[in-house]
Amino acid sequence: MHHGTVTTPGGIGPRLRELREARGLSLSEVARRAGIGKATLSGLETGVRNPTLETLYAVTAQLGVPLSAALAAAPAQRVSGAAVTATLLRTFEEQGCTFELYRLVVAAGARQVSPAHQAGVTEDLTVFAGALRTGSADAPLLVGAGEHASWRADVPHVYEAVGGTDVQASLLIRTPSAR
Amino acid sequence: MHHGTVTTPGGIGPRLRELREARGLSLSEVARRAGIGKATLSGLETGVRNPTLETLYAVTAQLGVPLSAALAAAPAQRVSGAAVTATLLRTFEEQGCTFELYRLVVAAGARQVSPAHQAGVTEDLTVFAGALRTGSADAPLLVGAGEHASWRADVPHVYEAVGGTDVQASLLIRTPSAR
DNA sequence: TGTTGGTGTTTCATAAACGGAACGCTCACG
DNA sequence: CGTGAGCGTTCCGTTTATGAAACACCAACA
Repeated sequence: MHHGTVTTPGGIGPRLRELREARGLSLSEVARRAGIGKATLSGLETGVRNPTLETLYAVTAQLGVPLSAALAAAPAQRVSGAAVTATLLRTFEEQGCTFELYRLVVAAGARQVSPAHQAGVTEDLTVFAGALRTGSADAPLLVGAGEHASWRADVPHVYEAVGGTDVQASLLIRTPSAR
Repeated sequence: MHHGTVTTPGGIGPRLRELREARGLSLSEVARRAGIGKATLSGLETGVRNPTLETLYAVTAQLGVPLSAALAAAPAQRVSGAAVTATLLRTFEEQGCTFELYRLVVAAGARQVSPAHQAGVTEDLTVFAGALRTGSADAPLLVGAGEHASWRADVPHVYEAVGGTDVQASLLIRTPSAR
């Protein structure tokens, strides 16, 4: 790019190396299977090269990992508030609706209120660890690990970690297409 | 690459164009903001070029979209059985556990039994549409839209869409690290 | 009907990613 | 000790992605 400093965003190279070594495969082996040069894979893993999408795909396909997983260490879009850090995992466009799947981390003991979204928006939340008080601000639900909650997001809603630990959760926001 | 045919996996180019146009931005504008050449972005969107990871990142960052979302149309790793299509959305490595987040589609009326996983594996499933009978094969649970189920996966487990429609769900598999 | 300001595409020299081959290295085996 | 097979890195000529600029096109406006 115009300023020739560090190239690859995130630690994709090291991450690929981890994935490869976790499978007990040698660099030479993966390069051969993927049909790319050893030099290419070496440079990719050590970060001295800035791989082509095609190259990256050839490698991740061989490792049996989707590209998105390999890019997991790359800076994802995050929406951080006082208490909540949301990482957009994926979006779907589905028959008139947009789904946005987030991973949520709510800091221990913290609380955050989100403003209302547009009409028709619903949120589905699953807690994997910790306990979360969440839902519409006037009638929040207590959701423990392994539990699920759902509410309409066209009113203000709240997130509050009630245990002494951070809350890990997944959040699916369903937005009807405005068009 | 060695055989110079179609390069970019999936329809990343067209997808980026959609994302850009959905935001009402011109190609020139995005190229300028992203600090890349118009020729590059043009070639990227039309699919005649095979972009560098760095280029791709510059564009997606400008569009406010994580790389993984831009790659959503790319062929993700799928595990298909008789009834279930599972798309790996993302993996986390978290304090001694590996989390794998899948999107599940269970064909209407179909049924599939999965063999037992290793000891300690748990599965958390959230249904977004349809109704699913799932869980351990001898004691399955009925899970409707918006509901959640959780079970230990070290015994055989079953997936069965009971309504007349396909079931859309998310599945989180938690695997304690063997090391 | 210029002319200006925008669009997206194409041309082109340069820079860089590419694969093949050579390198140095470690380890297993005779 | 060889020495052969594997490893990951480095060298190097070829391929190709890159950005600046020129291009054709369109709409607004004097």
